[in-house]
Amino acid sequence: MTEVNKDKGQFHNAVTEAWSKNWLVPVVLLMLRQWSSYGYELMEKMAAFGLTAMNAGTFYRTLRQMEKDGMVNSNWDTSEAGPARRVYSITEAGEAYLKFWAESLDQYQKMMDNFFQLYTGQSTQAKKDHDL
Amino acid sequence: MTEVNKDKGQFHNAVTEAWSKNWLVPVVLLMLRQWSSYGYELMEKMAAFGLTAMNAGTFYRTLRQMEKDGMVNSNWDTSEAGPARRVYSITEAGEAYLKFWAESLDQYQKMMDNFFQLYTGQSTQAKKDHDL
DNA sequence: GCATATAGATGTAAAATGCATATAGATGCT
DNA sequence: AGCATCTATATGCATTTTACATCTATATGC
Repeated sequence: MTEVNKDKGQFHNAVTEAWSKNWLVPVVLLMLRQWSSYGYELMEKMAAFGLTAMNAGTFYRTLRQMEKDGMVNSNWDTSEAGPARRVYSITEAGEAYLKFWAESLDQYQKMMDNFFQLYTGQSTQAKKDHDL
Repeated sequence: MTEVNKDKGQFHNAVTEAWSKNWLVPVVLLMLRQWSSYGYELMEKMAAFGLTAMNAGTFYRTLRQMEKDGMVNSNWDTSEAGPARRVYSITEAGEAYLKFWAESLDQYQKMMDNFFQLYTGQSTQAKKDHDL
């Protein structure tokens, strides 16, 4: 991946890692809702989404945990060349979790607005309007 | 606090707790930037901000850790009636962390937009416009 | 034959966390 | 005085989470 973030200061890793951790499960579910996929490919897609913090071992274990929690199920795919792939698909419980998460974003946006109003006196809305 | 969230389903606690954890440090710093304060009072203010998930023991330990990290410093205040209070003040390093966090929100907003566009085809912007 | 890329899993130690509990000053009540 | 309660902070311990290194295994390129 890129090396450009190295100049963003001492806090960059701490902040992005905290976010990545929370977004890992919902973003994986979001990707699996579009196409079933396997760990290695999902990791690459996560990076494209902006989530790079987690190491491979923890990532694979998280996928297995999501299966234990009933959010996804998996099957081995040996039809392609190379090592076998464990292909995950989203379940109804996974869809339900994703739905709840998306609905919760509203409340989260309000928290971000509160934060920004206290920090700068500007709402994130004003900030976003500026970007448009 | 309110009990209204009990009807929001099985995922509510998991989601809000994950968020609360990430926002704990920046929101504490934000409060200390306005007025120096102590753990017990900060906990009450956090609840008003919408962050209720963490238990007291972990909260106090987090404050001590923030002091070790140089984001805040503390002094005992015995001038008031009742048990002594450890009063925290934000440091320059704490201000710097807060600044970085606030700047990172921009990038975070984009991630939320990406998420919502994939989920519903609507951006969070469109969602917010509807709320206005 | 050997290095490398792909693909996934696990052992283990360190770190974070929740829960219960401890300490202690002040207040209210009987 | 005795006791419960509120305020305020801290810690011991078990559990959970996480990172890091390592391992297995298939296939490709040289």
